[in-house]
Amino acid sequence: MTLRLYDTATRELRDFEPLEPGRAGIYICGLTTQGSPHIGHIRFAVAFDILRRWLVRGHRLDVTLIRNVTDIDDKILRKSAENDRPWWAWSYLHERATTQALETLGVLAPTYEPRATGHITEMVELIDALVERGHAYPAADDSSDVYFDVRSWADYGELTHQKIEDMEPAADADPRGKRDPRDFALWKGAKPTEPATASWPTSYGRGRPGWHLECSAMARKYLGDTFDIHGGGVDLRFPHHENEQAQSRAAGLGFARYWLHNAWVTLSGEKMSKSLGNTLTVAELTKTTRPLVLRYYLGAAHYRSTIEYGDHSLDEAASAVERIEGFLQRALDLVDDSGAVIQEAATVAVPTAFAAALDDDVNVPEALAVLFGAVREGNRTLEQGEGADRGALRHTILQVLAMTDILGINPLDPVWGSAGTTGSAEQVLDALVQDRLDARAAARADRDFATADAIRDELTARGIVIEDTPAGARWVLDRQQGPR
RNA sequence: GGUGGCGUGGCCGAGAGGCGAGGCAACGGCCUGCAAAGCCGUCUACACGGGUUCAAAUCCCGUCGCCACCUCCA
Repeated sequence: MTLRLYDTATRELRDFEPLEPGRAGIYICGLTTQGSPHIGHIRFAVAFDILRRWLVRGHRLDVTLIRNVTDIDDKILRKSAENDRPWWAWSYLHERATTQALETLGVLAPTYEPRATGHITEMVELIDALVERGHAYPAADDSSDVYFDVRSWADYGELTHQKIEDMEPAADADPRGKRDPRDFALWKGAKPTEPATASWPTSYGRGRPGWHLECSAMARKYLGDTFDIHGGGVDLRFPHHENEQAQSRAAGLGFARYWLHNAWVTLSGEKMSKSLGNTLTVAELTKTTRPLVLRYYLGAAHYRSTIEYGDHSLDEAASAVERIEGFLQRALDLVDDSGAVIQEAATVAVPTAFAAALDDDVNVPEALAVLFGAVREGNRTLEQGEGADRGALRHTILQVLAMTDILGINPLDPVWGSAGTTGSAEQVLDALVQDRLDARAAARADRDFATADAIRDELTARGIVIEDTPAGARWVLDRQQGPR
């Protein structure tokens, strides 16, 4: 089984062969902390979370996932000033909000999450190396800026297949100090208008890092001079990733071996972005949508496809999730050792078709088709009621749990709160509902359907859905009515 | 100007020369006292125009439409 990944740099599917057998280093960037996270950011994190889970579970790799925090940049300085807050407080506030949103959606914590401001020394080392090798120079004016010299690096543009001549010039610094308008800042000299806390002393003068440099420095520190996978959103290809690669390779490092880029969440066909103001935040959506459903929605499409968010998107996702949950609940009720089954699922092998789908550039839609195939098969087994083949059912449960685990949508996962487990409040509720169900069963036995239906209607009105099964009635909370 | 992506059934969304992905919705049937859930079935689609081929949603050429990046961006 070979994993194939679409490498943006070569524009083709490539067999994934880790640099070191048994290990994989992944660097993903983009979680800026200038504002609250929206579902576009989360989609990015979910996409790489699935890849990571697959590398660990499907390929037995020891994955080191580094997810950086760019905690200082132009926009953080600007927005914090506008809001009359220290830049570091502004950044940290949003870093925590982002972390919370990711945890809510079951995204596994990275191995480490370094902050740009904690790696100034490493960045300066990189600048020194670049200046020494003739690929960077201090600005001709006395700004203390240091620029990367794009003309000195013949491969500049290779990641995005562009020629320097065709590019529009950079506008992030005073062009007077630049040799070429496309040169980009490695180091930005401190300006009198900026807070004194937002600069660090170097031999080039006081200043702060340019946008791209922190990723080169931190990827090197935690993953090595050469590492396996670098990921991010498509908008980061240029200039961010192009510049990262140029500065790292010009400094003599191998840098990323595979480049993966995820597509957008769009709203009415437009990219969701902070600048357009059409964002949907996790905090807002989870008021009415269960995190599991949101996670399913964001992970269900292929990571390189744009997903269009519509009014019914989450309702559809909720129905799909409930299909999986419904099967698991009914099936686990029927096997004697449900606890053992759940334990066993953590190590069981997934169907080969499922593995093949994920090995094909993490084709989640195809993997979901396999998952739903198993759910249908399991439901067919359940149709037989008490006479159902318990062994076959047990097998199907194991498969469904294993597959949902890898996709990060296992309904029994403790991250989704009380779902699947039985909290004390739910136990109390169950006792109360069970009383009503017993009364209804008695009425039905007397063929007093008016009373039976009245009880059902009463429960339905309170958000409890009744399902009659060969083994008796069971109840679930109405996901559509309450929080989905 | 340069670079890249997209257009698939009622909706979402895979696939990439031949074999009906899957989900959601709708409709019919089974089950049910009636429901719910589930199962079985129905709706057989690939922007448009050419071309290649025994065979094209898939390859080629052209056209139309939409979107993204080109130093703020998941």
